Amino acid sequence: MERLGTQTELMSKTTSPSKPQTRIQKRNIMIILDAALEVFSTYGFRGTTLDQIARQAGLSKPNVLYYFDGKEAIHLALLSQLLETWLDPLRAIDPQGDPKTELMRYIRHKLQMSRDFPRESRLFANEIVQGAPRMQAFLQGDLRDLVDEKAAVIQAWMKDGKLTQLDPFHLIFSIWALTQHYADFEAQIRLVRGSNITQPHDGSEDFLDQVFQKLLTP
Amino acid sequence: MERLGTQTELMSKTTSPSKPQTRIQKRNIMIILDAALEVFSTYGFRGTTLDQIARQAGLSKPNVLYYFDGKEAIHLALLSQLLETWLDPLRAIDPQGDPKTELMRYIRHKLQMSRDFPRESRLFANEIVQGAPRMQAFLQGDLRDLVDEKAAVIQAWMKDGKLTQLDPFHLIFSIWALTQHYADFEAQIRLVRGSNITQPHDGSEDFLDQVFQKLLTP
DNA sequence: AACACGGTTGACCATCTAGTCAAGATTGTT
DNA sequence: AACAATCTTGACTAGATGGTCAACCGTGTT
Repeated sequence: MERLGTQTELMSKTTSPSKPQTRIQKRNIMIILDAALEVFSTYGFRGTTLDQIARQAGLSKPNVLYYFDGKEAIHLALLSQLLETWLDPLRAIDPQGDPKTELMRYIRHKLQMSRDFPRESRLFANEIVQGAPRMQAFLQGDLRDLVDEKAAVIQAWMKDGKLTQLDPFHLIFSIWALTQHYADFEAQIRLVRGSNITQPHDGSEDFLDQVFQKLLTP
Repeated sequence: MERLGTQTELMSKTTSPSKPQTRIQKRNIMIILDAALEVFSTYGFRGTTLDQIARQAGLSKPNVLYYFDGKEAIHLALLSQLLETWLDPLRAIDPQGDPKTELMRYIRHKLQMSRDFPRESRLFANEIVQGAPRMQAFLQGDLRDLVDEKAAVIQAWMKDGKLTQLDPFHLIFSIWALTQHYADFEAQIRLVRGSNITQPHDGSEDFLDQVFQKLLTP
């Protein structure tokens, strides 16, 4: 009897399908998610309190809980929202395109995301550094399949002599490491460079361009 | 009367100078720090509880607090212990040595540290991702000075045509990013590679060797 | 053996935090 | 205007957590 749709009444909260959302709902859910992203990305999951999120959102705590089933649910909403867009740049690598062009585009795209969405990047980083307890399924599912697929593409390109022979998995990891570093370790860069620099990202695009251009050219 | 040595009785706790440590003290402090490193590096500062540390150490909570003034003090002890060794590899870069040899040695050293001390690396990463609240002084002090100094050395090497012309700061950051990635994002690598791999570090040394050899050669 | 000091702990406390609830305010619809 | 649905919140609870304390145990020294 209670087999299907066990959380019918929660439909309007965290679950995505069929949402007859009010204007107010739409607005407040956005406000809460934005506030939560700000706080979660700075303090991690356990380091974040509902009061912090509520304060940042300019709402009362019970009001936040009116829209989400709990702290975990907010975090989950942010994460799944993020994961959708996270795969896109990698997915966009075209096996038919020019190898170096495709990879350079991917790198630039990744760097841009780390520049434009540093909070999302740090939310991700916080999760991974702490063992990815809430992302296992994603990492060994969708992401893994996609990485395997694109690694094969890159491998083929290399065999054709169009790119330097490298381990394609390590190449992908190195792209992740180098691009995300500017968002995830922004505090370090900012403090180490001090007043010599305004934006931690300054010069990063030129640098990565130079690095991978040189690296990938056989 | 109580002016000097306000914390005479605490001498044996967190403060470093003059410690007439007992065997038991030495042993338990080590046990606690090791346990705390394990927990802090996995759950971050706020995500860690004293009970967790105590359990991991096999001691009671009051007993842990007998040796350290509190959670913060344990964390601080770990951090300052870490920072001492963190600078060494960079410091070891010899301006008189062969440029490429020196840098390759630094890279290998850094990678080795990320392989041998992943918990320390993640402790560091946790702090930085969350804005480095407890490391500002170190980052904009000792580390910054050292980075400035070595960047100048590298710059000079490049001007002499002994290395590819690159932004030396970004070069240093890229070394950090690539080496630490294997420790800090180990969970990601492990899950994405799945059973294809036993150690996330597999092949990383060869890969980085290849990358920087190619990158640095003019 | 007996003493002093170092080491250990169960029980406890104050505070913080996720989450509840019932009552009240606001909004949209007729 | 009046009604119902949505929205908001002050006051509260249960449990977790950092930290304390007084009493007790163990060890080395004389």
